Amino acid sequence: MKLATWNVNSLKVRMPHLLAWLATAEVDIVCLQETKTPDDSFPAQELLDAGYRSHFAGQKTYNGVAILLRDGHVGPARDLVYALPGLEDPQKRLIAATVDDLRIVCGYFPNGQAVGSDKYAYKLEWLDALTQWLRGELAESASLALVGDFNIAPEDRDVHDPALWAGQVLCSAPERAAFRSLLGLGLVDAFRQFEQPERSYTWWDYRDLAFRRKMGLRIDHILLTPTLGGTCTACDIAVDLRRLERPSDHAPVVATFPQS
DNA sequence: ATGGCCCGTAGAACGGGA
Repeated sequence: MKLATWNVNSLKVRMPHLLAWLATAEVDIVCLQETKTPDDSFPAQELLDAGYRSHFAGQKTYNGVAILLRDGHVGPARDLVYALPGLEDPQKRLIAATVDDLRIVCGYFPNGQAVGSDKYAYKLEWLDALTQWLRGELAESASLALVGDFNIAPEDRDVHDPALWAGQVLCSAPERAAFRSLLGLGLVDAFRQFEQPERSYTWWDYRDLAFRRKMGLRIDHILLTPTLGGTCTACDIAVDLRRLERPSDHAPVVATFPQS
């Protein structure tokens, strides 16, 4: 069983890449962020034709999240949640579902723009609401995966130039503390359970040849409850998708498990 | 060097991203 998360930066633009990837990657659960697609124009039929059932919470222009389920490989989605409970928020940044025995939470965490800005305050509020809500979810689910674009680089080794980014948004102490609070709920960072190449990142700026120069950040994550983490056999970044023509600025993260 | 690039909404630049 493979579980993936990918910030597509516009589903409409990235559909060819997504469909080509789904055709070969054999991913069973795919969590998407920044679909930028209203629900009434979500390409559900096209994805169904490709073998995936869709659940989504979208809006025009900004944000938007989705969960794709590989038909015939994983069961139907239950107990769907389309917004972060406990927060009045018109922005579509969270979708959750239970599939077979797995609770899946897919989030597009706020970017925060700049430390000290209104958007930064909103990011910290959002993180706090998520943490509080997850406490209850974890009490009910032994197997839970929190995945998505966290917009947080948890440690300096997740940053191409820690000195340049020190204290900046995505790397600031309060954001990293919020990330550790999520781990403190009883979650493990699937990626760090395994030996990984140096300079492993999931996002690279479109500008400045950042990808070619390996100037990136690791801000997309898969966090797992401990037992689930114990069964995970690999966690990798699908860097090849960042090499394509007209790519997303993010690459997918994929966690592998024994047969479900 | 505080921008470079990309996306959506526009139907020209601009906000937002990270």
